[in-house]
Amino acid sequence: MTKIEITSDQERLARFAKAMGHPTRIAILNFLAQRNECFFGDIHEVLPIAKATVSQHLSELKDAGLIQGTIEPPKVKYCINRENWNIARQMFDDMFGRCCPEKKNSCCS
Amino acid sequence: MTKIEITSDQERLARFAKAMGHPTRIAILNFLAQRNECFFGDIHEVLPIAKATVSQHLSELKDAGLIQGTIEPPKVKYCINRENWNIARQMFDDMFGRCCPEKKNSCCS
DNA sequence: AAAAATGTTTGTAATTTTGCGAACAATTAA
DNA sequence: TTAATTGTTCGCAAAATTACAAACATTTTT
Repeated sequence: MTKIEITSDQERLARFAKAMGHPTRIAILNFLAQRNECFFGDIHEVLPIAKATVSQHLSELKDAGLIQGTIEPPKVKYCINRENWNIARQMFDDMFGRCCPEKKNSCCS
Repeated sequence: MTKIEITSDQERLARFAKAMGHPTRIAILNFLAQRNECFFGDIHEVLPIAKATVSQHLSELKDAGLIQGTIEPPKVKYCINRENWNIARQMFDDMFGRCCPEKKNSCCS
């Protein structure tokens, strides 16, 4: 009867997850995680989609806080946002750690 | 010029992430992770949304493989899908580990 | 058999997401 | 100044998501 309320942490984790919820965006994150600096063109060059679409995906990752962009005229440099990256990592880790620890079966059938 | 192609692993990770990309579904996963067994009613009882909507969210989590449901007439028991849960955990871990390891700053500005 | 309990499915509406081409803005090169 | 380069933004269309009430199907209880 007592409703739980969704916490801001749960909303934040969902936000990170949602941003990661598209194959292209996972590919972009992997790509960025592999190099120190990276311009829009480098990313676009490597993806089989229109630049407008790439730009959109980058915006979503940026809005979610997973990456950051810096204007370096006439280019734009993108990179992982370390701070939020680690926060996200920690949140996912906590989430997954709440069930099914290493060798045990503390929940689930 | 050489386009990368999105791997099936990237698609799988994105699938997991997408399923986790909604506050209500994060709440459901947390709820399930806290107990051994759990019926639909227990979940619905605790969420402030219509049962049809709860059912939909559960379907998405199930289709993504993160949970599983068992019919126990006239109830339905849900629980975390341990096997896929651990696969997802590992995939997220690998992903996050590709950048910004512990104390170092191997990528990013 | 009829009524109650438990969830799923269907139908609908509003919103969001995804993707693209074309138009734009800003800086750099000719 | 003009043309080229680099990305973002706009406008549009198709598809997917989110949410709910109502209708259903199943099993259990009366």
